[in-house]
Amino acid sequence: MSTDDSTPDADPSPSDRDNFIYDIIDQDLEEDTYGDRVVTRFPPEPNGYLHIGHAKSIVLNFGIKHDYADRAETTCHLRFDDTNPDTESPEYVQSIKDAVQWLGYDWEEHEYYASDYFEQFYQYAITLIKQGDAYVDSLDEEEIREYRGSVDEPGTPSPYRDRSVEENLELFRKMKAGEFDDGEHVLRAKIDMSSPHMIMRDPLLFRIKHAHHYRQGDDWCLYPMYDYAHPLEDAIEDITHSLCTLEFDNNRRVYDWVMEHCLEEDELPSRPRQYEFNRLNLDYTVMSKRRLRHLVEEDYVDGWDDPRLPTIAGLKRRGIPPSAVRSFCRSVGVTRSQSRVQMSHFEHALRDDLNDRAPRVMAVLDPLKVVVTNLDEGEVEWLEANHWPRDIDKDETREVPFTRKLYIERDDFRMDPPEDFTRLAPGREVRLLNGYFFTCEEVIEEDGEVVELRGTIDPETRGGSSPDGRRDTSPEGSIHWVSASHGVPFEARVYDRLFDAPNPRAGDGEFTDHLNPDSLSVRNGLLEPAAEQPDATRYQFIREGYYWTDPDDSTDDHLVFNQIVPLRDTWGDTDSSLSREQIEERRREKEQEKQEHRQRSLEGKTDPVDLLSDEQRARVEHYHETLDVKRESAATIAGDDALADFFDTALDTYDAPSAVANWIVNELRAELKDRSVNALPFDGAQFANLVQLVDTDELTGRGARTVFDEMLENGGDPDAIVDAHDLRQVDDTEALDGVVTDVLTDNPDKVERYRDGKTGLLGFFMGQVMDATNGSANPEVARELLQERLDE
RNA sequence: UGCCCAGUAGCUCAAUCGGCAGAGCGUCCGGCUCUGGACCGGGAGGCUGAUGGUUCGAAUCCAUCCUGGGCAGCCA
Repeated sequence: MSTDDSTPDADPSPSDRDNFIYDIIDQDLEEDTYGDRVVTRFPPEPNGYLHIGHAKSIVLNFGIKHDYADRAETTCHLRFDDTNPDTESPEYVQSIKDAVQWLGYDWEEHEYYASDYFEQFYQYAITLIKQGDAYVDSLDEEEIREYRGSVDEPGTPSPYRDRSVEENLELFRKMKAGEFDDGEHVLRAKIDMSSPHMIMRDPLLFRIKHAHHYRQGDDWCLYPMYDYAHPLEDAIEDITHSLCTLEFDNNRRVYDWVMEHCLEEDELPSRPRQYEFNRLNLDYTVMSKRRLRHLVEEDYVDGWDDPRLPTIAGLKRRGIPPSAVRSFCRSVGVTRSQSRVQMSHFEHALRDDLNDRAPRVMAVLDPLKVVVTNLDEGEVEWLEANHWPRDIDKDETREVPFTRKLYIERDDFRMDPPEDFTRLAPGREVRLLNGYFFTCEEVIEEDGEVVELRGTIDPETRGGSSPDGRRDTSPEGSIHWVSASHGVPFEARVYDRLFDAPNPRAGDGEFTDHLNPDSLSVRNGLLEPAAEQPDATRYQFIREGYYWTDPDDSTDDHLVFNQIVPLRDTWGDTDSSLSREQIEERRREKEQEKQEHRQRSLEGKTDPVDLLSDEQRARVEHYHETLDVKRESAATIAGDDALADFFDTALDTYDAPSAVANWIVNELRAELKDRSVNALPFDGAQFANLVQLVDTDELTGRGARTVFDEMLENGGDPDAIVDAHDLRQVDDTEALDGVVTDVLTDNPDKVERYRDGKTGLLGFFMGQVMDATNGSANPEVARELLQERLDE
């Protein structure tokens, strides 16, 4: 019986490799950005317990270490980001280590503490001050907030912003030496108090805190801020890919600033870079440290390892295998779009993992007595039963005692069964799994409650299979049972969602208002003797769910089993399992919503010209009226003075305003991003030459983009690039005909599918022709040829 | 209101340089002479948030808008 949890190396993963972060790493490896190093890190602050959301990050970071081990030098650091002495403690450090280890990961010797870098943070700050990039500010907390401005008002510089380097150095030294009280001074980066990005309005680098640090003691009274410390931690450890969650997106600006101002020029090309991915949001639970702590401290749950909690400790105690957590984390998707993951998704991952690892046994949770009248008292028949269903490639068996008195699940009997009920009812026959067919002949009631069923078994059906003659009359239902004399009493703890709202944080009121009062229900059941040994085996209680013994509360005298996950999705209508009508309804709602969006987006439209200054409008006028450039394009170009000048220059070389404008708006701007046109390695005249080549059909649009890429990279004369790569457009029908023939004969199956009606494949064929000709085929001619040949 | 991010099947996500819109879950149907559920097979399900533009060709590039989220800690 396998009880071990497979190691991460054994996780099947090829399909999970394709998220955007893996794409970035692939590209860095290809471009040799970091040589063959891939170094990631998991950087928790030791101020709380880890939860399933952290597991996603751990699996991502350590998963990269495993997934790239065959291609690169991979490491994943465990780094405690302990820069705030107020909240951190060694207990949390230990619990974090336990959690990472439990998940199956090994950081080897790479265990680091941000607090070990305090001296380096200090030295870098001195460098910044000397460069004039940081200053000591003596405003108090409230003033700093006021001076920062707001999202729609620029900030104002602090009166201390222009202190001399010497004064700053001296003040900063005194700050470190403990000559000031908390909050008297701070060190700030000198960036831009009027930046539209709030984060760049001179972010704080250091604050004074006379506090005891759990590792550094009282050595420091100067503590770095996250935005300053984090990039440096990454740089010190030579991290290559620094992965964090989406809410740090804004912080990346400071991250990059710190890198660029603290590191040496030659270190910059291979500096760490930050990428943000979506955090895990699981329905029907809460994930924030604050709320988890509240649940624990106010005794809503039974400690940090309460099996209803999404903490790693809770998952562990509940019996969820680490391999299941890993596969779940790999399946949820690492993207940049915020998302909520349904509980059914998580449970599916658990069942999927448990299915071929958990031996089947029978346990009755809510017992109803059954007497087999054609069996003698005291008679025990030991039946052989397989631990595994047919489709699992294992066959281990155990002996199950069959006796006159049995217990079945109360739910499996109905006095007045509905139409589709296939289990027991008066006069009905059912299969007792691994045992016999049993017919209920008598129902004994006390005070209106059914207390006992009596009936007979068909001795021909031993082992639960029917003799050939009875094949057609086999009962439809199969139920589980346990011998009354041999069954072992046990306590079953059945868990349900902790909250009854998908997002307990949403809406008014306290999140604890949404607690589900039935999140734990305790049952006193009966277990077949084969499962009695309280080891760490995870069992499937047939037709009930996966269970294991509670590691803390279960004893030889009093067995306690935790439900890991039920077999059936119990999340019902509130979750993903909507009925057809509900899905239909949802679809109608969505359609209607879309209509409303459309209406609103049409109403909200503004003329881009309205967004311009008077001067710029005059330019639009000129471009649009005189030069006949499309109004929107004219506005786009006129809205950026440098771009407009570039446009004017280009027109001096090639006077085709519409063509040049189109290229500027649609192609050049796409590449420009934050850059100004003045920073490009080519000028307006060269750009105009390129446009002319396309406009006069010397080049195809696709060929032109190849040339353009080259120009962006190295500058240069478009004509020369065209010649060097032999990109001139081919219009010659005969030459193209050969290419078309080749493409069609190379893809007979696709041709067939096209002729069967999958006309979208024309794009595929076009792509093939363009590839084959290095983008130089005249697309109109090629398309015509293809169409002609395909429609034959 | 400034800046940033995202929007693809009911849900979670894919879609390489702009070139066939796919997968898993859920749902429905069927299979498994021992699980109503696990497992296996199949079907249905799309105006890629909207409108315009660029292109032979747009989910992908450009513009404007719509919707949702993040940012104004001396937290991380």
